[in-house]
Amino acid sequence: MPELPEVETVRRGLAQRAAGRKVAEVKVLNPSIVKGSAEMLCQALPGRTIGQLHRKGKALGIEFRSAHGQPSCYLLVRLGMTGQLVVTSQDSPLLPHTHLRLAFEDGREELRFRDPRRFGLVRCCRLDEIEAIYNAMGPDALEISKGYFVDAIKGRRGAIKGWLLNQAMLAGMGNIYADEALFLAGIHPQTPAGRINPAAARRLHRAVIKVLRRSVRLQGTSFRDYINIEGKPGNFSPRLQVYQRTGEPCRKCGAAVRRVIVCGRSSHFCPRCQLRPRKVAPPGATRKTAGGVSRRA
DNA sequence: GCAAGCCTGACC
DNA sequence: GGTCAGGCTTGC
Repeated sequence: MPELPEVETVRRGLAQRAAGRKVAEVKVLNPSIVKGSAEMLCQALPGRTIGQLHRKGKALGIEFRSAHGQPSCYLLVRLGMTGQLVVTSQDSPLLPHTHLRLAFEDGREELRFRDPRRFGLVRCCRLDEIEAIYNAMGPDALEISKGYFVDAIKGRRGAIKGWLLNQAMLAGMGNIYADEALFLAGIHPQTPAGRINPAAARRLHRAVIKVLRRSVRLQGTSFRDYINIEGKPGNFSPRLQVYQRTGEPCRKCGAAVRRVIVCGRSSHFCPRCQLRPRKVAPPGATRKTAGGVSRRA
């Protein structure tokens, strides 16, 4: 599932294998994945050279430059759930669900967008349009500051899991890394965000960055569909602590990992390391969990 | 039938 | 405005 580390891996791959190459031809095999104008896409890109590669959260931005080297338009790519961008030989067999092909001028290779579930999209944008899309998102999860994080969850009544997945608050977290970060921080996914005390919030901030950095280093997590630009899977899957490990022993304490639905998303957690918040602290209660969340060793 | 990300829209 | 449910899609 492409989340921030997977998109970052694709971005780096494209920077190596696609930047500086001129597009000769665009073929849209399935117009339904093109948002906005498909004509603009087909007319604007041929003859342009791929420039810088941006990423914000899970969104990938491919810059296209005119013959004079000026950035002229951008291709925004969202991989959705099963989207893949691959640089491959133009005569390699076309896999099913290939929706877009950008043939390079050398006549040998091309960039393909493939997405079986079609939750992904591509969109040809002007600079102001792609900036508006970036600006609608919260800060990138890899660059989020401790101050922003601690302040932004204050007063939120919804579950912290939902807050982590809200791209307008924090850009780049998906279901896998949200579960992993909550486990690392020892916080139950159903904890109301505003009830997380400052110490636990700082722990969660560190956990978010730690889990994402580690996954970027290992080129992401592959479940079914995610592959990098060369068609290879990521290496983070064996490092997962709770995600998709329902019933298996917690790697820290041995308790069976549980699954609950939070904000409509399956959420995996250790019932011993991530204590469920108590609704109301009874009078006279002196346990450390009162009014917030505490971590168990 | 379930899972995912993201958009839309309903509700308070 | 914050919060959450629903719908899209298809392979398992």
